[in-house]
Amino acid sequence: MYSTAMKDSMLMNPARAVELFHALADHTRLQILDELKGGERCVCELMDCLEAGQSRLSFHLKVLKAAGMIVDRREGRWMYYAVNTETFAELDEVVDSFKHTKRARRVPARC
Amino acid sequence: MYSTAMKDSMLMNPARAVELFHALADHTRLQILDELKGGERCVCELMDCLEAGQSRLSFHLKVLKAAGMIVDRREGRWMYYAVNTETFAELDEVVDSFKHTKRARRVPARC
DNA sequence: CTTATTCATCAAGATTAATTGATATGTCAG
DNA sequence: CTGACATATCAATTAATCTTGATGAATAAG
Repeated sequence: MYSTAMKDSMLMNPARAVELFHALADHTRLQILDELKGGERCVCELMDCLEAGQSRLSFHLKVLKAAGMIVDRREGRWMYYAVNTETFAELDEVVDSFKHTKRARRVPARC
Repeated sequence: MYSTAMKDSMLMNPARAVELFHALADHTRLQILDELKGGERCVCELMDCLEAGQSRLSFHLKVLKAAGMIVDRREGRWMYYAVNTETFAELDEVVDSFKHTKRARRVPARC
């Protein structure tokens, strides 16, 4: 309904946009996501792959999960984490909203 | 040449990805970019629009510029800032690299 | 030359985020 | 039930980031 108007600005929900970008603005979290791109992983696998301590991974997984970028699933004592592709579609929209930039200056520009 | 392989991972240059996302992970900076989408603006216009202090804006403009997300141009005493669309194309590639996620678990997964 | 304007930079303090080690919770095996 | 294992959470520390107010540099106007 509002789709065109919405894409004009990612600031419809600026807090959400900040949350998404913040979740990605960390090397460890990008590594986690990169690894999860190959399919779901449990924490101990991630510890091996990334050579990161357990509480550190737990912290970053929590940030990613809070932002909705990953989902988890328990299987016995293991927690399996996987990328939540829906959120990446959402992210794509936010990024796209920047693509429509006017070349030069137009109207007098008072806000 | 490597284009397919490259898209498999945004971690080719993780530091760059972190820089891009970090630049976007702030409300003031998103507001600046949102405003610049309407065309270039000088700092004093941004001060009015965003109701932000001058040194604060200067700080955030510096972060955005360091990440290559905006470009500047002097005209007399005014500095005009504008979105650097090339960097948003780069960002798009990074985000796209996340889109190709395996549904489930595959191979034994040692890294 | 002097002053006002626009903007950048710097230093100090406040806030937020990340790392580490310790402890707690839940699950399974025996 | 007990012990081992996987993971989460917590508290303390350190580090990074943001905000503010003050000062400095460049430009333009008088």
